[in-house]
Amino acid sequence: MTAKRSYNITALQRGLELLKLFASVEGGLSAKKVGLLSGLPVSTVHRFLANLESSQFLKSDSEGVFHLGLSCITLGQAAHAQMDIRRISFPFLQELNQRTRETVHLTMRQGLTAVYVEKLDSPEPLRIHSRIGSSVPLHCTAVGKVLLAHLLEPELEKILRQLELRRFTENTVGSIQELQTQLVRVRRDGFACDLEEHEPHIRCVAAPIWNHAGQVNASLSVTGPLVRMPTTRIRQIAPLIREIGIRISHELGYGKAERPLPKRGDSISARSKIPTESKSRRAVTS
Amino acid sequence: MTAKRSYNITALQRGLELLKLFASVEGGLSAKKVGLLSGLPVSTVHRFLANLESSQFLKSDSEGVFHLGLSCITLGQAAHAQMDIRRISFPFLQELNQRTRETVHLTMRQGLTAVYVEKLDSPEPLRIHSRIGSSVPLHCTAVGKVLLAHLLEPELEKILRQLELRRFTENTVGSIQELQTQLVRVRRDGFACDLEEHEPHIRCVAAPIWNHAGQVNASLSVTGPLVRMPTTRIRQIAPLIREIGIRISHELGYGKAERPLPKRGDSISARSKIPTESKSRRAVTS
DNA sequence: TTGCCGTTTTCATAGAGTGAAATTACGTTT
DNA sequence: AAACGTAATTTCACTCTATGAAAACGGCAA
Repeated sequence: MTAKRSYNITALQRGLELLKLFASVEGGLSAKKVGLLSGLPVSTVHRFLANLESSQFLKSDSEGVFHLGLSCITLGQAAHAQMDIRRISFPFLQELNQRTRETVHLTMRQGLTAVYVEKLDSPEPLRIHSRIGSSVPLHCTAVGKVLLAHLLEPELEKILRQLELRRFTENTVGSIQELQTQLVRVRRDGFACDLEEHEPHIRCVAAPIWNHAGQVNASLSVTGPLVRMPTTRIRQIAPLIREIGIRISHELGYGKAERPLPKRGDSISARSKIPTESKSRRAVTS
Repeated sequence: MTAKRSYNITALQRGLELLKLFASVEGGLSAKKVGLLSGLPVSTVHRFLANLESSQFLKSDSEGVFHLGLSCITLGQAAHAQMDIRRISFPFLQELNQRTRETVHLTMRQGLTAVYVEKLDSPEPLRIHSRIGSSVPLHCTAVGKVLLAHLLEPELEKILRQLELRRFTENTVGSIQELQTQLVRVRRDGFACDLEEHEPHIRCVAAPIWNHAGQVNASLSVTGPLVRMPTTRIRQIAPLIREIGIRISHELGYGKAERPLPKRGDSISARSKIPTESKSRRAVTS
């Protein structure tokens, strides 16, 4: 169903799938378990494990249990270091961190989740636990809603169809309808909130970051415990975070080129350059 | 080629190779450049890039330049978090860091290089620059020499044959002969030094970490600027770092079961020279 | 010993991946 | 505008690769 040709290289896809499998479990896996979890025949699994090990993406201990290997660390490090949105955002995140004294996150979408790409802890003793590289759902986090809200229409539809709105707290959004209403508001206001929708006692505010092509691939957020985040404070933080989002966007080249920059919400129709999007760029009202 | 059967899954190997290629350059690559650097035909490259992108290991920007993607970050993070030698070593590294007030590293071998797996900065204003995930040569670093010194004979031979002894400074070891002499000394003394052999003005001391099977897969080191690392200080640090290496080793199960695992003498001899564990298990010094 | 269970290897075969070449897209020059 | 050049993308017939059922192996326990 992927619009594209059957460009698939099964062997490669399987290998990468296995790596992701290993990333998702604690404490490694035996060949047997890999077979079970992946649904592949043991012999095939065995061959893959041998291959992944020879390139150091996996490492087997003396009990025959495989773990992620050093190449993964090297690769992750390189990816992290190269990600220039991160490098560029960093000083701004620091500023936001100092001015709010709360945990700040830089996030990007990966499929149906949002991944923390950078993080700065609150200086306060009461802190939020999170980790760079870990991922959170889109429908009940501030960063997630920002990312959703600025997707192009066709993409958004596809994603919404796939999302399962797991309820984490009693505040978690319950229906696509409701979510879409929120997204309209997010686009209009230029920021999104998470009011204990993902974790109890945790509230967040997030704003979009536009890249040079006018797309929103990243968002930044301020996260704090309920006690420090009453509505009044959120109202103070919102404009700040939105502004910093815009400043990062400019740094990334947003609005550099000859065309005007749409101030809020809607991502700019990435002119004829990007072929895939045909007509719709209008806001997703309803 | 590996001694093993031709278990090779070319498609997978190529894909992983490409990922490593991307990890080794700054600022992404176009399909063309990938073709050039990898020696693969463009059409093949294209197919691979499409596959890697669909699984988020790569990401292409609007200019058609590919970069490492979010999956790499997720994977790297997972690998880092799972690596239990790192988790176990951490408190010991902290202790070493506090007691020496210098940068400490935890390192593992990856092929012909040593990879930083964990790092703690010196509290002093004059610091060493390094990054988790990056790699350094084996022949001219303290950590590298430790890892080499405790390889099993056949493996060591293979590696030595492959090493090219690039000279980084005028102190860099110039011949395999000389290197082997050093390795003997490293095995005998239980630590290795790097006296400005890799970077000018930088000196290191490193000691081995044994795993439960009695193998040395990791080493830890103290690194400092020449001005703070006169020979007398190195002589002070050496026993300390060696002892901490041994304590980590015990934590990893080294010497638990009587598992002799016969090996060409070398690392056995190392075992016999382990000084009796000092009384203070968690000593914190002023 | 025998049986069990997981790992490792084998091997005939299907079909997946290949890459030269054609096509398309885009930017630059004439 | 047209012609050119470069790079991205797609095609397609062929080959060799990856596949996975099955068998062999190895360790462990009863």
